[in-house]
Amino acid sequence: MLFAEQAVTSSDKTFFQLRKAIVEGEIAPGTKLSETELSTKYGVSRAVIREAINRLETCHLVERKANIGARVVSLSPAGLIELYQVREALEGMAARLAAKHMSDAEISDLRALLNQHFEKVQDGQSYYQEAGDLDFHYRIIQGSKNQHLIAMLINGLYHLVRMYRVQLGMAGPRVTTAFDEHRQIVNAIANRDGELAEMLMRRHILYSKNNIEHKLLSLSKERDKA
Amino acid sequence: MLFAEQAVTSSDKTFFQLRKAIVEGEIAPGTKLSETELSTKYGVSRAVIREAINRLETCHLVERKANIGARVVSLSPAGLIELYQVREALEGMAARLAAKHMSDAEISDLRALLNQHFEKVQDGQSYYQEAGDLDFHYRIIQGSKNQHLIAMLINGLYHLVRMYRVQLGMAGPRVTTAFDEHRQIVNAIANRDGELAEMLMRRHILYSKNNIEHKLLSLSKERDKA
DNA sequence: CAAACAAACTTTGTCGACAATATAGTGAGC
DNA sequence: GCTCACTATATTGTCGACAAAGTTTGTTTG
Repeated sequence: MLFAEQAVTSSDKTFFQLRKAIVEGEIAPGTKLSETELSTKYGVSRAVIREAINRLETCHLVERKANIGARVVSLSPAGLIELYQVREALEGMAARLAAKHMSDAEISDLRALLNQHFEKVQDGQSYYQEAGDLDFHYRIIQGSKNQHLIAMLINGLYHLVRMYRVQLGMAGPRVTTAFDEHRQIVNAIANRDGELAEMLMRRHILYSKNNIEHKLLSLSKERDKA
Repeated sequence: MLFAEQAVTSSDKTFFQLRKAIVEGEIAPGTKLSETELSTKYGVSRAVIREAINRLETCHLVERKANIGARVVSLSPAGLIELYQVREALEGMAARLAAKHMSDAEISDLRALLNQHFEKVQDGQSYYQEAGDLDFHYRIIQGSKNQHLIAMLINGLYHLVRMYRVQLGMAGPRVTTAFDEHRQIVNAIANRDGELAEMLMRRHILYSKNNIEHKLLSLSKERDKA
């Protein structure tokens, strides 16, 4: 991955493993995270499990209560909407700042990335939604050069968004249209038009929200039938 | 305090103590936080200190590096600007959502709070900037009813803002004008005019940023002279 | 039979000790 | 005199055990 986080300590490794397991649904939403159980399962002491759980909590992937324990967050339509509302504001802002602060080199790199994605999409690889889209957003977030913004989005919301997507099985009819949106955003950034970049990004995320919301709705309808 | 956080565990207590010490400058920015030292100082084990430090890290009040340790964040003009940029976006959004989601009762409560503040300001109590302003923002953030937004602002940015204010010795010539701004914001919310509420809030924070930035600048000028 | 109390059990919170890593200091070699 | 390597020291990371709080189960009582 491009912006690699590398595990130096044992807690890091356990944290990454747990995060992956949660995001990818291996550990279901709402599951209680037992410290002793996890410590035997991952072959580490409870201390590192506790540390990992703490970090999962700061990602908003689990909720902890004193003397009771931690549970994986449960997803809900309301939660999704709240999440995307915040994302819209923050990533819109990121796009605006990126138009101001990204270097020409970074922008042309971003363009190159987009072209790569385009080829892969044409090859019919569903790769796009998985890593590509995320890389794109990653780069713009980083391009904002605002540390608070970066921390909030990357450490905070980002993995939660992934979790929703994975859990709802987003493969994506939106792939091609999303691609065009990405291209427009890059153009706006290249033109140093922050206002437009923000607006396009907000709209992009709004569409994305509508799309995923629709999926969520049809899923719940199926559930009602059964 | 209104939205009281209460310490149930020993880590909670230590966390609150440390946070207070950092925000109020008792522990200077940039200071290394030695686990052993703190554990003897506060009379608790290193485990609870570690937990407390972890939580300080999620508040962005300290920065931790693996195998090296934690330091209190250092303040800088650039950091301040980044912080207020994010605040502007998020609290602006909070105001817009508050106009939509706050109940009539909550709004009249907020008005009452504002009147209280007004009386205290007239009495010449500098109380305002300290708790009052914060309570006001607190309530609007809570009024947004967006859990992600609330978590980010209250657990994340909020105490950092306080830290900047305290460190810069903000007593506030802006008190009275800020008060008017607050009143206008409440009016917009009461009228259920989200757009206006957002705009007024953004502007309020922008002014606040300019004010504090100016202070920061004159401080650094004094430092250059000496 | 339901509700409330009590005891056993499970789980989290806290502790002190040991292991691994970084830092500082010292000496040898060039 | 400077640099590099090695040692010594201090600090963080990890561990298993104990304490405290919560949960469950079983019993007793109205």
